[in-house]
Parts: sequence; structure tokens; C-alpha cells
Amino acid sequence: MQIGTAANASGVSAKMIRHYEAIGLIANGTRRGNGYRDYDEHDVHELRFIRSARDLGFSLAEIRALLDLWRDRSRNSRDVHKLAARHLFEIDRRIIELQSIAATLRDLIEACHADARPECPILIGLSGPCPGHDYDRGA
Amino acid sequence: MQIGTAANASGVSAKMIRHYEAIGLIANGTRRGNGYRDYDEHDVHELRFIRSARDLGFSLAEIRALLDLWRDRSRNSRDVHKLAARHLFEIDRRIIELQSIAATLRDLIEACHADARPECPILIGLSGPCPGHDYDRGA
DNA sequence: CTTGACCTTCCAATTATAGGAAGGTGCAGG
DNA sequence: CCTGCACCTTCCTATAATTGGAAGGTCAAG
Repeated sequence: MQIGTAANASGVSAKMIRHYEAIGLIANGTRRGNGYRDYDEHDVHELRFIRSARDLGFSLAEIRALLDLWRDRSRNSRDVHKLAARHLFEIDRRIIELQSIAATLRDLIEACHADARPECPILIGLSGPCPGHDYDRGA
Repeated sequence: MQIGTAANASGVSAKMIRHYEAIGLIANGTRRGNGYRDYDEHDVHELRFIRSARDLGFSLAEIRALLDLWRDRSRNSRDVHKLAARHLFEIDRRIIELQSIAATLRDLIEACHADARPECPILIGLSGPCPGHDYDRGA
């Protein structure tokens, strides 16, 4: 099948498939006589794997490692577990970070009258000292 | 003061201060005879504002708007509120997205034995159909 | 034979930040 | 005085992942 068909079947855009090939994430597949790339079900399966991993927020570097494990029939599930666990850890960290930001924002937003007057606790909060950062000179 | 001093006092790196100037986020400040940029407390205040906004995850485009409002003494707090509320909405959306990802990952990870055997529910989960995506041909 | 829908490659933009090269400036110590 | 060091300047490059476009080749249908 052509790249467009593989793209639709995998959920990975043709643009990205070419890119993944260029950076060596997937193999330089076979070409037809006209130079068009040719894909089969196996390729689509691999692309779906990539797509799923992307959807779970894995970076391309991590996906590269995951693909290596996926292709390796003598892999240890331990290695996969480690990779995924590390990723989950980062995600949980990011969630906590965002929740802290959201809480701060919510406080500021709730304190704001949201009317025609210029006074605004949000702007005051932003212009104040930034907690958690060390300045050379006191705030 | 010189750019390095302003950088330390604001928590914005000298590199970034120059960049913010280049993209017009902050004004092209005065220069000393030797060509060095010169900053005062007001500039540092503005940089801290930027820094705080960045810490809350505002994009530079949003910060540009926030700065305009901050500088505008005849602003409406409504406009600030709207901007911040939209940002908070996006953050909440992102949190939910990450929580969904984390839940999926946690399920996969917990199902994995993490030993020397190759069987791995994580890889199986990744190679399966990607929920929420329409394929041309059934999974 | 033209039109339209594919495909090809290459180049550029996005976002925010960091790193380095190459060179000028200014102060302090030997 | 001269040297070294710490600072400043500009300009170019890179990162991560994706998207967009231009310029051109291929193919099937009308």
C-alpha cells in the first residue's frame, strides 16, 4: 500500500512516517518502481505502536527504545517496565506541577473582580516576587 | 545596572532578556557608551513580571498581552481575568489529559511482571488499537 | 490530453531556551 | 604597563515534534 493508505490505517500522518524513516525510527522500507514507498500490514502495525506510544506521551527517544524491545523476542519485560515506570513518574511529576500552577491561578482569578476597573489581583500577583526563586537582592 | 545584574535580580537569564528585547516583548532599552544595555529597577520589575507569568505557564504571546494590560493604567480587570481564566482552562484540560494517560500507563505497568521473560502487557497494550482514533480499516 | 489525487524531495516555520564562537570592555594585580 | 578574568556584544546553531509549502513526478479516469 502507498504511504497515504498506511497513514490512514495507522493514524500517523504521511509527513510523520517519512520523518520517522528519515531519523531511523522505522526502517527505510522498500520502494516501488516509481519511487513510491510501499507498506504492508506489519509496517502499519509498527506505526500504530508508535502512534499509541506518542498518545501516551512517550518521546521519540523513548519510543525508539520501546520499539527495540518490541522487536527483540528475547527481551526482558523488566526493561519495558522500567522504561514505562520512569515515564509514568515524569507524568505524575508534571501533573503535580500543573496542579500547583492551577491552584495559584485559581486563587488569583477568584480574587479578581473582572469588571471595568483597572485594579487586578492577577496583575499584582504576577508583578510580585516569584516564590521559589532566589534573587540577588531581596524582593 | 548591567544585563547580568538585571538577570540575577529578576530570575530571567541574560540570554532571555536579549531575546525578549529582540522579539519586542520588552523595549529596546538605553545603552551605555560602550554599547552595554542598561537597566533600572523598573526594568527588573517588568522582568520579574515576565518570569512569574512564565512560571505560571503563560506563553510569550499571552505574556505580551498581559504586559500590555499591566502597562495600561486604563485597563479593565475583566480583560486580565479573561486571559487568565482561559489559561487556567487549558491547564485544567491538560491535567485531565495527563491523568488519563497516567491511568492507562499505571494499568499497563501494574499488569507487567517485570522479570526476565519477554511477555509484556505494556508492549501488547501499545501494539493494540489506539482508542479514540479512527482508522480506515478496523483494528 | 487534461484534471485531480496521489507521490517525491527539500526547505522553512513553529515555541522557548540554551550553547558557543568571535570579539570588545573594564577592572584589578603583578 | 600588561595580563588575566569577568563581563558585555552579535550572530549562528541546536533542541523536540510537527506542520506547511514549493516544485516536480506518476497514475488513473474522464
